[in-house]
This record gives sequence, structure tokens and C-alpha cells, in this order.
Amino acid sequence: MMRRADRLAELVEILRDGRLHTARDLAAVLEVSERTIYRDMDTLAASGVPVEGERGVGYMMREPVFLPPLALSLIELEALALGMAIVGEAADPELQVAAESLLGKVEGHAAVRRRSPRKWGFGVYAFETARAGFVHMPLIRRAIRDGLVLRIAYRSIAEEVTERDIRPLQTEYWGRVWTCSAWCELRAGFRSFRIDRIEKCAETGRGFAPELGKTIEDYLAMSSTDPSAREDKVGILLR
Amino acid sequence: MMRRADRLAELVEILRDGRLHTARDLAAVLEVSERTIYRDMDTLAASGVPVEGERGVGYMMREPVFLPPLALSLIELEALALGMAIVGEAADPELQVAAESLLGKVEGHAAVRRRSPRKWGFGVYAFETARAGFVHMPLIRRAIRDGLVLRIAYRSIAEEVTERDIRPLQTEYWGRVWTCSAWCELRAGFRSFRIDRIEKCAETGRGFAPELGKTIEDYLAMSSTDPSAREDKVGILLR
DNA sequence: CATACAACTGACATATTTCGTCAGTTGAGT
DNA sequence: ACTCAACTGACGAAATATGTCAGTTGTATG
Repeated sequence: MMRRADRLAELVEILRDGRLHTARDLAAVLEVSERTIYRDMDTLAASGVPVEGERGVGYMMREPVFLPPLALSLIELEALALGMAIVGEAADPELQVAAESLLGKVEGHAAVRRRSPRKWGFGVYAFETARAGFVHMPLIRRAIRDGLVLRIAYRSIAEEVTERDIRPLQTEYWGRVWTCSAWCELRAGFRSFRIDRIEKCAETGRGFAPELGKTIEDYLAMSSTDPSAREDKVGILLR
Repeated sequence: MMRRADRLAELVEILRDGRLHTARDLAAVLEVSERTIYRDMDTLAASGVPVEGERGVGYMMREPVFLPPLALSLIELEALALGMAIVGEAADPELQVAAESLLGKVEGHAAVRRRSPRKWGFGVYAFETARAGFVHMPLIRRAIRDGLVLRIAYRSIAEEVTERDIRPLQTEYWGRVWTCSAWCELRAGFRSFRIDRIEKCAETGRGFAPELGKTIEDYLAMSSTDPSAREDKVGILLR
């Protein structure tokens, strides 16, 4: 029972690697006929999975997707709604849109009962400073994902502007501002940059691979050795 | 195609009302035999949906669940992960657990490719003040959901402690502290309480229904007429 | 205690869906 | 022209789902 549904899920799981797959290969892996694969592709496409096939080439997925589990509890739903509300308020437009769309899908699917006009018993109010520098965040996120070296113009607390190449490792949210931790090629060390103080930000065209002593793990290991560092940082970041 | 799957989804949709349903009624609505309903219930239970049947009584769902849509994009996944990270850091344990469990389900299901040890390129660091008063939040959330009057002991900024009955309407997250907006029966007006300053909090046993002039809509309509109110509030809340 | 109710279970025949096979067509690149 | 691989339609075989029937087993109620 349900073997078909399982196969569809596994198909998506395979296609998530973003690479090319022929129906023949998929049929071999899943131990069904090619015909079945073609039918499954129809089903997936009809369900909104962005899979595309090209004659003579194979199948690929436009963008990675994932299939969530099938049951969330009320409290998980509430956590989701709160999280999306915060993201919608405190993150850059790219993530805002995603958060809205995600919550929309969820609410749209849970369409039946509607207890009150205001469904979720909370509001989220972020600070203006969190919004400054949002323009750079999509690029920074992509740089973290794909390992791109960025060139930024940064205005320090002392109002001095420096231009430098950085290898972004992680962004941090402090409830009021966003920062980006990176390996700074100018200073040859780890630095954290308040994203609202980044004046320019562009790709250099160079990429970077994880390098001993320059990875996010190294950075986190370093910071965690000094227990006072975190509190200090908060103080500095938010004054 | 997929008629069975659709029926299962509709079954959950019906059971979401949290009330009692007999197999006979469900069979009538879905236009299948009772036997099929029993088989479907097996399937749902096997899929982790918390549905329980009691002989001689009927079927009920322990806690409301919902079935998410089947495809999320990468950026939506990232928004979800960020949201859950923030909730996990800045909300009370009940929501923390839910956020963790939700993200766990999602990641567990998307188990295959794992580009790097650190999957999400961000960290979230909340303030200690956000954590104070967390003990009361589950009760407050329930009171908002179910319309319960609460009796609280509140220590004002001036350090005066008052005891009062309130009708909680909404909680707000300000990036650093949580507040609860409520109709205050003592002052006969809307008040916002910093949750970390609530010393005691208990049910009164009384409930309340939406009442003209005392609803969350009235409150929001009122606050929005004064554009400066919000900024003031932030200043006060966060000093 | 008897009765009603409704969840459950097993068996078996029937209906429906799903799958494999085969025999094509189409479109793109070489 | 040729290859590759996505696509399509048809049809029978296999697997699955469903209805019917005939029970059993807890729970609640008079």
C-alpha cells in the first residue's frame, strides 16, 4: 500500500541533487519501467514540483525543493507562524517574500476553520537598524552558500571606510542588527561586520574553498574559548 | 488518479475540528463504505497522524495537525530554518521544542545531500531579557487562544507591584523582550505588560468572549491612530 | 444486567488503479 | 541522416482498493 507515493518521494529526493537524470537511470534505480517514470513525472509536475524534462537530454529540477513531513502539531504550527512573522519583519526582502509565501502555503492548505480574523496571537516589531543594509543580504547569503569572495566597503564604528575582500562564513541576527562573520583577507583574520554598515558589496569573481584555519568551525571554536566574548560583542554591536 | 490520497487529506481536514466523528458519518460525507474509513484510519495512524478511535464513541484527533503543501523552494527552506533558529533562541521552551521538532522533521526528511557540516549560514543570538518570564508564556498563549481571564502580579517600571485581572489579546516580540497586550479589568483599558516583569500568573477560572471595544482589533485600531506610539513604546520597552 | 453504539477484524468477491510491454512520435543535438 | 531520450497511446496483467457480510470487543446507559 502506498508504494507509489513512496516512489514519488524518492524520485524527488534523487532529483534534488540538481543534476541530470535520464528516465532509464531512474527506472533502474527505482526498479520500475521507464513508462512508469514518465507517468510519475506527470504526476510530480501536476503537483507543482518544478521538474523539467528535455527531449534527448534528461530530467532536471529547476530549483531544489523538499517534501515536508505530513503532520505538524498545533504548537509547531504556532512556532512556524511566529518564526515566519519574525523573518518577515526582521530579514531582507528575499527572505521576507519566502516567509510570506511559506506561511501562505501553510495557511492556504489549512483553509477550513478560521477562528478569528487575527489568527496568531502575536505581533513582531523589529528595529529600523535591522533593515539597513538589507540590499546586500541576498548576495551575502549566496556567497556563503557557494563560497564566493566578496569585495566590500565597510564603515567602521569610528566612521573610517575601508575596502576589503572577505570570505563570508555566516550571518548572525542579534535581535536588532545583522552581522556577517567572515575571513578578512585584508586583516588576515576573522572579522564581524555589521551589515548595515556595509556601504558597497560586490562579487570579486573569485571563489574560495574551505581552508584550514579559515572555516566557520575554526571561527566558532575560537570564539567559544572566550566565554566573555559573546556578551561583549552584544554590547558593542547594539550601542 | 490519487483519489485515495485526496480522501485521506480530506479526512484529516474534517478531523481537524477536534470534535467527535463516527465512521458512519465520515463514510457518508466521503461517499465510501465504513470499512474503507476504518482502513483509512489505519493508514493515517501508520503515517503518524494522532487520530484516536474509541469503541462506542467515535474518532477524535488528540491535537490539531495540518498537512503542509508538498514542495518548498530552497529560499523558503532557508526562511524556515532562520525562523526556527530565532524561535528556538528567543521564545519560551514550549515553542523552542516545537521549533526544534519542526526543523528536525524537515531536515530528517531532506536527508540526502549535505553540502557542509554547518548547513545554514546564520546564527541567532538573543538577549537574556527575552528569556525572563518564559514560564508564563505557554499559559498566556493558551489564554489568548481560548479566551481565559488571567490574574497577574505585575511589577511596573517604577517597581510597584499590582495584582490585576487581564484578558490577554496578543503577545509581541520586540527583538529583545516579549510583551503581552491585554484588556486590563483593573484599569478598564488596554495595557501592555512586559512578560519578564510578570511575577505571578494564573487562571481565574473565568473566560471571556470578544466584546465591543475590548478586542485586539480595537486595540490595534487605537494604536495605529498614533504613529508616534510605536517608536515611543520601543524606547520605553528597551531601556 | 441488558442493550445500544460504534470501533474494530477477517474473509472474499469485485472494481479500480497501476504497471509493463510494445509500438510508435517528437525535438534537439552531432 | 542518425542518435538520444523525452513523450504518447493502447492493452492486458498484476497489484491495490473497496464493498459486503458476518462477526467480536470495548464503552456507556438505562
